[in-house]
Amino acid sequence: MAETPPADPKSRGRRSRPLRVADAIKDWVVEHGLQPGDRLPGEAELIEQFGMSKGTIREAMRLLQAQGLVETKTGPGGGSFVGEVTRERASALLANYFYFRDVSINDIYQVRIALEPELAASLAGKLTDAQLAELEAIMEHYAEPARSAEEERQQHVASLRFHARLSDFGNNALLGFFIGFMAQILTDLTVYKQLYTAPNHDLWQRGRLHQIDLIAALRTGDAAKAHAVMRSHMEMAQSLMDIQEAEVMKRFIAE
Amino acid sequence: MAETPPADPKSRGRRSRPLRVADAIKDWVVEHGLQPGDRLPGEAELIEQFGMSKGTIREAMRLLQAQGLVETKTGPGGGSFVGEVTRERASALLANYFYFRDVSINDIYQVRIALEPELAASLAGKLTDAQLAELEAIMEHYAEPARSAEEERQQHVASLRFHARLSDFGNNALLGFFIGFMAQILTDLTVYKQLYTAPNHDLWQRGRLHQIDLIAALRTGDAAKAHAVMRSHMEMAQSLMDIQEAEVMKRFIAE
DNA sequence: GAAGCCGATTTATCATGAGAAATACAAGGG
DNA sequence: CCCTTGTATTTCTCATGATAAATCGGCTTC
Repeated sequence: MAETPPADPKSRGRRSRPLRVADAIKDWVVEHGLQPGDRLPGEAELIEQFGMSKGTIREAMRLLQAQGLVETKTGPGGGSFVGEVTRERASALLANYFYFRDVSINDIYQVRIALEPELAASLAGKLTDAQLAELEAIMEHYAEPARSAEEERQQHVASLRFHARLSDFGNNALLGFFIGFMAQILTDLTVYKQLYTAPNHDLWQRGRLHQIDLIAALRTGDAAKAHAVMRSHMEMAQSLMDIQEAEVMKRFIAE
Repeated sequence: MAETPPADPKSRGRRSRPLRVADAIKDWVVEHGLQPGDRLPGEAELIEQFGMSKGTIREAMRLLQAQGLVETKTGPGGGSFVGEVTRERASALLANYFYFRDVSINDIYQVRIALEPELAASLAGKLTDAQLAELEAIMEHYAEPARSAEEERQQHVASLRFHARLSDFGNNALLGFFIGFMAQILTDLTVYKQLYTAPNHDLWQRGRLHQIDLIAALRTGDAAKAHAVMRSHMEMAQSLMDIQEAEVMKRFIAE
C-alpha cells in the first residue's frame, strides 16, 4: 500500500526529466487504478523514489496539474491528489486548439444542428421527473419576454444552460461533452462579447414554444417529435445568430 | 519591439505565482497577436521582468508547455516559442477527460452517425481534384479484401484515415476536430486493443462501394447523396463494431 | 569556392538548501 | 461550549551554482 512510483525514468531518453517523471506518475495511476481524490506520494517521497531534485519533481507536477490530472494542497493532509478533469477544464484546454483557427458562429451551429436533435431523440422517455422539473425550472428564467438587451442576454445564457443540463442527463459522455463545450463557448461569447442584444418578441415566443414542446415530447417518449422540435429550435437560433459573421474563438485561452 | 510581459502579477492573489505568471504570458501573447513560432522572452528576461526566481518561472513555462501553448529549445536562438496546438495534442488532452468516464464504441458511433453525413454533405462539390485524388489513394489500401486479421486491421486504420482527411478538407474547424478526434480514438483502439479482427467479405464489399459512391457524390456535388451514403456507411460500421461492448477510453492519457 | 568539421556561446536544464506560506488539528482560555 | 491560538505538516517560493544541449560562425580541407 505504501508503494511508490518506479524509479526507472532516470534512464536517459530524449524527453526531459520532468516529462518522464510525469509519464511515470500517469502510468502508476493507471496501473493502480487510482480514482479522483486519491492521494499521490508527496514531494519528499517522489524526490527519494526518482532520485531527482525538488525542482524537477515540481515541474513534473505542474505538467500534470495543467492537464487537470493532479491537484495539490498545502498543509497537513495536503499533498498531491488525482484530479477530477471537469468539463470546464477540458473545454478550456480544448479552446486553446481553436485559438489560432477561425470558428464562426455558423460553424458552431452546423454542429449543433447535427448533434442536439440526436441527443433529444435519445433522451425521449428516459428522463426522471426530477430532471424534467429541473429543466422546467431553468425555463422559468425566460417565461416572460425580455425588456432590455441585458435581460435578453441573461435569458440567452439560461437557455444555453438548458442545453448543457440536457447534455448532462444523457448517458453518452462523448455527445454530452461536445454539446456542453459548444454551450459553454456560446455562453462566454454572450457574456464577454455581448452577443444577442436585440430582443425580439416573435422569436422569443417561438423559442419558448419549442422548449415546451420539447419537454412534452421528452416526457411522453416521442423521440421523433423531440428530434424535429430540437432541429427547428436550432435552425431558428442559427438564423438569429448568423448576423454575427466569423466571430472567432479568440480570447478563450485556458485557465 | 523588445517589449516584455508586464510585471504586475507580483500582486498578491489566491492563485499561485506560476499560475499568475502563466496567465500574464498568455495575455501578453494575445495582446501582441503573436503567432505560433514567435519567440517569447528568455528565462533570464522573465526572471527580471517578473522579479521571481528561476524555479517559479520554469514552473509557469511547464504549465504552458503542458497545454501546448509554448515550446522550448536550447542553444543560441533558442528559448521559448509560441506553440502550435496540434489536433493530436488537443485530442490527447481531451482524452484525459474521458478517462474516468465510460464511453462505448456505440457512443462514439452515435456521434459519428450525426456528424459524418453532415460533413460529407457540406463538402459535396467543394473538393479540389488533388483532394479527391488523395482520398482515392487512401482507398487503394483496401481495394482488395483482407485475408487476415492483421490486414483487416490495417485496412480499418486506412479507412479511419480517410475520414480524418475528409474532416481536414472542410472549412469548419470545430466539426473537423470532433470527427478527427473520434477517428483518432478509434484508430488507437484498433491498433492497441486489436479491434476488428473478423474479416468479412460481404461487408468489405459494401463498405468499399459506399466510399466509391461517396467520392462520386462529392465530385458531382450531390450533397443529398453524399449525406445518405455516409449515413449508410456509418450505420454499417456501427453494426460491425457493436459486438464490442462498453470498450472504454482507458489508457488514453495525454503525452 | 564549396562542403564539412569543431569549438564558443547562448540557452534551457538540473541540483541543493533554506525559509515562507498555508492549512488542519488539537490544546488552551473565555 | 465556542472561540482563539499554537503547532505540526506539507507544499510553495527563492537564491545560486553547476551542467548539458543545440546552434552559429569561423576554420579547415578538398
